[in-house]
Amino acid sequence: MSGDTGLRPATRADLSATPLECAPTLLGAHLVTTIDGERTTLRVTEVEAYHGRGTGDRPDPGSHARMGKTNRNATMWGEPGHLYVYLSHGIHSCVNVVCGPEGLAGGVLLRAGEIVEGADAATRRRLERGGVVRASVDLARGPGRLGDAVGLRHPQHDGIDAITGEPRGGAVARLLLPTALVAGIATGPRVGVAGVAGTDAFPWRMWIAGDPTVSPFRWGRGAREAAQAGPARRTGADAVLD
DNA sequence: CCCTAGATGCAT
DNA sequence: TGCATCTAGGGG
Repeated sequence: MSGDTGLRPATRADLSATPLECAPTLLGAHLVTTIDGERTTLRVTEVEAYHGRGTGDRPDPGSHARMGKTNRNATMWGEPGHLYVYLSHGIHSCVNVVCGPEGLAGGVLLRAGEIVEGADAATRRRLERGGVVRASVDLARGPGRLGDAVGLRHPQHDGIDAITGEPRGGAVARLLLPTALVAGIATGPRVGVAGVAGTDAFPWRMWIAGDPTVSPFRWGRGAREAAQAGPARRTGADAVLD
């Protein structure tokens, strides 16, 4: 079994490796946000890695960075440890931790987590944005809900520094990493990502196996096509690494 | 330009 | 399944 690992403040060096390498180290991490004096702590339970051209050993067709630098995704090219906050479907603000060296695009999407402090504030933020809260495990279950719960929004908080904790847009964010890799990390295809390369080439979703706050798997366009050609997958899980 | 599709969530 | 509603790419 896994003993409780400790936590320590993240450094830029911790996040200067490729997103795929950084992703598992972010499971169990804490993202602490303070907005209008209200503090919320998120324990990260599910992530996805996204590379840019030139990062890692192959191009990533699912990444916002795949077509090069734009106004929207510029934060992905910046220093590691900042947060890339983007608008999804014109509605949801989703949060990535920028990874890899400055000048090379990359990030790890925080897909789900457990609110371990500030559940009242997180609940209110979600309700204010038109969400519904049925159970506390659902507060940050899914990237859109997670963004609402921690209070980070596009565009005002895009690029906020989670290493120094420098305020941006009225918010402060800090990232704490586990001192050891958490046990029971499951891997599988990313959710909702279309792409000609399909599922099997990019099992870049990672989560803490069995954790109730992990978001439900949903077939993406590319994932469905790939699955039809290969073995059936119901849960999206490829493997559990201990 | 206009159309489509998207790293989503929610009601129907 | 459709909608909310913003960004970006691809095709006229």
